[in-house]
Amino acid sequence: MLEYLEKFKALSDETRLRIVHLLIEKNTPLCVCEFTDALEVSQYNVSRHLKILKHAKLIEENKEGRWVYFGLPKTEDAFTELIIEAIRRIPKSILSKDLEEIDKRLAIRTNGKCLTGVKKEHLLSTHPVKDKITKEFKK
Amino acid sequence: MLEYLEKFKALSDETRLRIVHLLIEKNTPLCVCEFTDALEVSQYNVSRHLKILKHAKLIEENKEGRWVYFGLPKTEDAFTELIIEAIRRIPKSILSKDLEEIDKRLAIRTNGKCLTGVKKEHLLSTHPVKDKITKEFKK
DNA sequence: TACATAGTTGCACAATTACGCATATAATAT
DNA sequence: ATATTATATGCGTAATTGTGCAACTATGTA
Repeated sequence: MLEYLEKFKALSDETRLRIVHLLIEKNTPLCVCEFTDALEVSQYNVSRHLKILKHAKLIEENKEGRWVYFGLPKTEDAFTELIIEAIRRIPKSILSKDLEEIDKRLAIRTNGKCLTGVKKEHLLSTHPVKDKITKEFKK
Repeated sequence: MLEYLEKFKALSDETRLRIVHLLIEKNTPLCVCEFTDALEVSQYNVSRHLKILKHAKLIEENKEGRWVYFGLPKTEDAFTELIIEAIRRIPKSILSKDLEEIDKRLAIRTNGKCLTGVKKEHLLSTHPVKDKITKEFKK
C-alpha cells in the first residue's frame, strides 16, 4: 500500500509534478542543472525533489561523469504506466513556460549531452561563457 | 495546474486512497457510516476525507434523506479516468480487509440502501439492534 | 415536542513536509 | 595539487496537513 501511496505523495508537489511532466513531454532524461534552469527552482531543491521521485520509483537515475541524468523508469508496472499516461493528459498550455525553458537548455546540448557552465543568463550572445560553449560545440 | 495537483494531493493520504479504492472495487456509492465501519476510521475523519476527495472532484456526493452517499464521478475527464484505472491496478490482496468489512455492511442493506443504527459490533446474532434491522428487513 | 441517528465543522495540537542557507562530496579541468 | 563545476545533504524554520474532541446541523422517529 505504501508503494502506491508514495507515488501519489511524490506527485502531490508542484515542482515534482512539473519535473515528471517535463520528462514525459521531452521523452529524454534531463540532468539536474537543466531542471534547475527550466523550472527556475534552486539547485538544492531540484536535487531533493528528484530524490523523492526516485525513491517513489517514478524516475530513474543515471550518472554520467559529473552529471546525473534523470528519466522515466524503463520497466514500469501497470499502475505507474497509467499514472504517467494521466500526467500526459495535462494540457501542455498549462506548463508551456517550462517547455520553452527546457527547449532553450536542450538547444545547447552537445552530442545530446549537457554542457558545463551553462546558465540561462549566459544564453545571450557575446557572453564569455556562451563563447566558450560555442567553442566546445565546434570541436 | 492546481486542478491536477489537487487530485494527487487528495490521493496521497492512506485513508482517502482506501476510500477511492473501495468505491472502485464495489462500484457503487457508499454512505459515510459504511466507510466508517469498513475502514475503522472515526466518523468525523471519514467525513473530512470525503470532503477533500469531493473538492478534488474524485468523488461525487448524493444526499438521500439522512444519509449521504459518495460515489465515483459520473463525468470523468481523461486524466481522472486514468488515475482511477491506475488505482484499480492496486492488488486487491493489499486491501482485502477493507473489502471484507464493506461486504459485511453491504450485506445488511435493504433495497440496496443503508439502514439505520447499524454498527459493526451489532452484526452479531441476538443483538437488539440487529433484531431491529432484521425486522426492518422483513417489511 | 422530544429524541436518536447521520453527518459536518471549528479549534488546538502533533506530525509531516518544503524551503533557505551553508556546506559537503564527486568529477573534471588547469 | 588546486580550482571549478555538478550535485547532494544536514540543520533550523515556516507552512501544511491530519487528528481528537466537542459542538453543531439536519433528517427522521416516537
